[in-house]
Amino acid sequence: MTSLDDVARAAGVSTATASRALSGRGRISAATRARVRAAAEALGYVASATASSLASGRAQNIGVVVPIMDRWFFASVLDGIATRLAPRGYDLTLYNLTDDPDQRRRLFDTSLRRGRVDGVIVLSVALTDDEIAALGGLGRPVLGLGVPRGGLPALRVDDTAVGRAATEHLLGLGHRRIAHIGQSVTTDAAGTPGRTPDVDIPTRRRRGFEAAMADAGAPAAVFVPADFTVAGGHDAAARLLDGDEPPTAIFAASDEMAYGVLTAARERDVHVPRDLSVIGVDGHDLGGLFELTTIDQFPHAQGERAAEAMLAMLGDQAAAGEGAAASDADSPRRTEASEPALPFSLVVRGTTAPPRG
Amino acid sequence: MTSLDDVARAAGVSTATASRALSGRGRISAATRARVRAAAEALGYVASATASSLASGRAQNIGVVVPIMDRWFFASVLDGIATRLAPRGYDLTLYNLTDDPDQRRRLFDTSLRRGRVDGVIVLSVALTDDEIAALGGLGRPVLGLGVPRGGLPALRVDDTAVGRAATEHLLGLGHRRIAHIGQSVTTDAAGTPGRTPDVDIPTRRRRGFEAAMADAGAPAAVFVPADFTVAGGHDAAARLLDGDEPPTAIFAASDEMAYGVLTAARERDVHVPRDLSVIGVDGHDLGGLFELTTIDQFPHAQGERAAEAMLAMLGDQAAAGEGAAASDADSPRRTEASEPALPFSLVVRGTTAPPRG
DNA sequence: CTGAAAGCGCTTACAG
DNA sequence: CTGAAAGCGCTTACAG
Repeated sequence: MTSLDDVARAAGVSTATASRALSGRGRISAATRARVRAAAEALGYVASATASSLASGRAQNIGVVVPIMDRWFFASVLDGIATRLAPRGYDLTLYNLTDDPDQRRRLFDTSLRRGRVDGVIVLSVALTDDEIAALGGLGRPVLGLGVPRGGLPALRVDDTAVGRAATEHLLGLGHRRIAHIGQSVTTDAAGTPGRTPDVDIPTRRRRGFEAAMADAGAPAAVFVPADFTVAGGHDAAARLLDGDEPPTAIFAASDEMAYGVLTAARERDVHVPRDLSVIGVDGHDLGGLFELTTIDQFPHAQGERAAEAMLAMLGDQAAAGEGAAASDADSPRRTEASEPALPFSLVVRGTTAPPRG
Repeated sequence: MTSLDDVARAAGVSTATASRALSGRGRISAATRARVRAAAEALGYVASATASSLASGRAQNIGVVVPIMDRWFFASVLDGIATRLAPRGYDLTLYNLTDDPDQRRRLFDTSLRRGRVDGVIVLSVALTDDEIAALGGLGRPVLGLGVPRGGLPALRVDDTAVGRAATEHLLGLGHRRIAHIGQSVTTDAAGTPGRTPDVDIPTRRRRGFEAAMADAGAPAAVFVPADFTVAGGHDAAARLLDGDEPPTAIFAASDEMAYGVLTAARERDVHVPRDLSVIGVDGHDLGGLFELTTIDQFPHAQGERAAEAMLAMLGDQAAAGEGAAASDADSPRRTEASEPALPFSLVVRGTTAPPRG
């Protein structure tokens, strides 16, 4: 491995000058810079990330905490983040958040604290208060995406509005007997019971559903708790469809749950959308295949936005260190955590239609 | 941030001793070790990864090169890798391989060479010779998974056997007019034309298909090139079904392509499996929803295996450095790159049946 | 088993 | 604009 000293020697300058020429920090004459860069190029020099990090305190690396990364939604967000980080020269290290308490503790108490990352983006629906506190104690920018509100600067879609939009689409078609399949939130992903109500995504979608139903004077809104999976959606729909008064429309809290609903309907020869309308949430990439009506929340774009926001937070931090020039209140680069809610959009396809009769 | 010096001071030992006590390297009295660990615990000490890496040369970090991470298959492999790395204390940094030549060059010539990773796992179907050479020049273990053969130690399934197994399942049901939808390989993912034939996955699956057809004395095997996507499968199937002699069975080179085939069939009122049998490859998580018959290749397990193999390669390297005690030939930890092929398994569901009549 | 010292390869005040 | 020097926070021969 050729080192910076090799480059400096080849260019006939000191190591310090070589460093400045290559990094662009500090004043350097154009001639010297060119000479050093040529030498670096000729020698195939690449700066050691660890040495550079240790000396500068900048890791040029963002940590991303993800639960279940083989779920399309998270993979898509991840891809969005990576898309924006790479061109800025930042690496992305992945931290998988499982349900295993020991593993979680190790993640928050050790892995994230090893100084390997400049900031952390957390994509998780369920964190304990201790975990949020641990993130705060990192002394680095932390940004949530899709995390419960409170405790963490975060980017989020207005999930109450999402629930309302989905429900109003069905109401607008003339449905009255509408059921919502969502996640029961008496326990979180880690099995920790008793989270504050009304703060997380499933709960907010449900609130939006209930509010829309109430506003429309529709009969008691039916809610069925289920896992956020195809199987969860399937089983919940089966119960509904086999019940006394099956709904004419189902609002599933995710597209994958909606796929399960479609399967349950097919098994029972309940025709969609003639006998049953179905709407999901996410904008899953296979939604077109199923002709699924959904609320797209653009996960890839969410990832891109999160990456941009993180980069801005790091920039702010750097700027703050540089002096008082940039006043925080008016700075265009100020933390985007207080940004307007992320966009979502109703995509009407073939699984929703007016009820029969 | 509390440093190792703080811990050493608190425990009343030298920094060197504190380091040994915490890392477990070198001989330490049990009493000293306990004292140091207690101090570290009390102070909430976590070693700086960058300092440790710089001093030891071990990054405790594996780089994973992935194309399109929001494709289920890759996300699943990635999850498998992460699953095995975390408990061993290794971080995982993600390198996204796009089709942009500049970005690719930067990845191989710079990012991967910054000394941030101890080894690299490459999940990609298409690398140029230059890129393979760059990986070789890293001076660190590199392991391919699903990469073309040659040039890189790699774990792989026997894709010729996969193609054969899928085809033989259809032949066994009595089909003779079978079409295969796969990827044309005159150009690779980067648009680089002219790769060596017979080395990559799509080509090998196709060879298996052709061999099985020939062995069975079946008429000229029909091959239709397409993208490895739902849309690709759909369009290719549309052409086949609208042709003069539509096949009675289609073997799609991926489950997502098979979904496209199913859609094309449905659009034409071609009933599956009565009028058309369909088989895919992968073991996609939504396969059950479509009742899709497939060749499962257990991507999550592939990721786990790849991680284990990489860890073994790193272990070997360390062992080699320790002396001649472990002879390479008999070592149980020797590189697993030459391991038996990865397993796959036929999963028969509802989309395949004997042809009519 | 333990400690003093050098070193990993950069970056960055501090002088000039 | 450039250089000498200290330092980032660990690890690891080398002695003892």
